[in-house]
Amino acid sequence: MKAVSSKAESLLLKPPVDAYSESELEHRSPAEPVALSVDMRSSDEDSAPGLDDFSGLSSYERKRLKNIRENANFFASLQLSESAARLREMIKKRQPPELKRKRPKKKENEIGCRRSMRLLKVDPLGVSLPAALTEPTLDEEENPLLPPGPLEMIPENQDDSGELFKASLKTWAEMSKISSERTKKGLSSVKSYKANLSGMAISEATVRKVTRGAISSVALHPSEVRTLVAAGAKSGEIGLWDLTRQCEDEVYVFYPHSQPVSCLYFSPTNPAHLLSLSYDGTLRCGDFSSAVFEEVYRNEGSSPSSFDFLAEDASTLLVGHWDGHLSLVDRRTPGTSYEKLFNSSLGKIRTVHVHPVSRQYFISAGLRDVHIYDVRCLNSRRSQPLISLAEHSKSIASAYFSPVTGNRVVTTCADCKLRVFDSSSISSEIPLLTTIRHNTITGRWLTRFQAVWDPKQEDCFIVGSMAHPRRVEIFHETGKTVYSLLGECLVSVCSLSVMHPTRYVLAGGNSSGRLHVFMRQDSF
DNA sequence: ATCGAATGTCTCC
DNA sequence: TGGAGACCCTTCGA
Repeated sequence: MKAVSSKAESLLLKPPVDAYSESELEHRSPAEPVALSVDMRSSDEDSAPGLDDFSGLSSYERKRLKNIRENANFFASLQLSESAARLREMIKKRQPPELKRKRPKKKENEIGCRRSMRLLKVDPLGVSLPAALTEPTLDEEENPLLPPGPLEMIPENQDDSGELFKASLKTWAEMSKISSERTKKGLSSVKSYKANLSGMAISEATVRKVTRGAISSVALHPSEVRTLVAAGAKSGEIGLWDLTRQCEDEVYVFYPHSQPVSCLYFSPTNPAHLLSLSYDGTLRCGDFSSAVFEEVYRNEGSSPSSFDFLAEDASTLLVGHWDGHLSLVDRRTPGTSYEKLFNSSLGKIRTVHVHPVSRQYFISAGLRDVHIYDVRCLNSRRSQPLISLAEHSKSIASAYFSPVTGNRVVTTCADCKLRVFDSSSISSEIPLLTTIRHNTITGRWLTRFQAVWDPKQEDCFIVGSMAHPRRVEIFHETGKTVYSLLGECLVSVCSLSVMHPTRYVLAGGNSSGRLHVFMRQDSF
């Protein structure tokens, strides 16, 4: 059905070439296919001459008109206009023009109105609309596809009974129970680190398309024995790829969100939980043991862009939103209970990250600013940041504390610079230590780069690159390139990458839904 | 303030 | 086989 529709769409745009003779093709003006699609709708009552009226025309014209009419009949018999209309409806529903609606929403916020006039059932001109007209569109706008509450974890790409998937789920739930008690070293010598990195390789077997849309978030399961990668996509999909399972069906695709999945983490306390945040306003927890995407948080009014675990036990979460406000989510209270902390007038929040040691501190990166806040000092009206990290001249893609001590911050900025700050003393000043020139102009189609620390190497971070041949770069905090991961199988820009917390496994996602995994041969 | 161009990769024909 | 079009909604510069 889907294939037929898309075929129909392409036919609409481009009439079949074989309907014309070769000589006609040469004379045909580019505008004619358009005219044809108009003819098709009203072939009976339009003013085009019938076959009988062809007497005054050249044989070429006659043949041409005959072809047009035959084509029109052919198209009419296919009922293409109906199919196309249905198709357009489907596309509209699948990917609602949310983002076009965003701009007017900004203005609504300025006047203190969080909801559109349509949602308030008020006509823009001030005339109230009949309820019958506004009711059906309400649900559409609230959430085009997904109902609130838990969603079953059913792969979209599996045709069989799902036995294979059930087996995978069981494995993932089991392996999540085995705690990885390997002592956190945090810092090995750069030399031995480099040696370990050089053992990492990519192969055809470790590159796989896992989502339809561009990857907007990546997460690696912390298991020491199996390699499980999760990718969130702009289309709202989540792809799960188990590289340890050596069979054809090792990729599973889910639709827990209707808009881009902006942030994705396995729970640090229970890695059988995959938490996903989306612009659709929801934060969900995919649970391998119950095979459900629970709804942890919902706020349809804003686009949540990033979250982090506030408490070490993952019971409370900090959620940053595009419009600049922050929410505190307590997972122990059921339903959607949350507290809106404050509304920053300073603009959008792209990432939030909690300090790994002093968990009352968190860093937010926005369009213009990078701020460190104390969560205890936040109030519902206006909260002043403790410190601002200056120097950034363009929009900031991310800011992260170093993984073990939090003594460093790495930021990725659109001004083509990666910056490392010294955050060892938060109460006073955050001096800039290093500036690294790095092409961050990914353009319109590619997900922006975000430099992230290697969780097992306190002084090194990972970032995608535009350089040829395509690579993922690992920098030391001093700005030196420690290593570049490349290989024949990496032929596109890996915008987002994550490193495994204990093993030498790195997963990078690109903007066409492909995951690229670098790993040591003994690491499979 | 507003608007158009540009960026890379994949898929389809 | 290669080239057009889709993707997407940012950023810069006119």
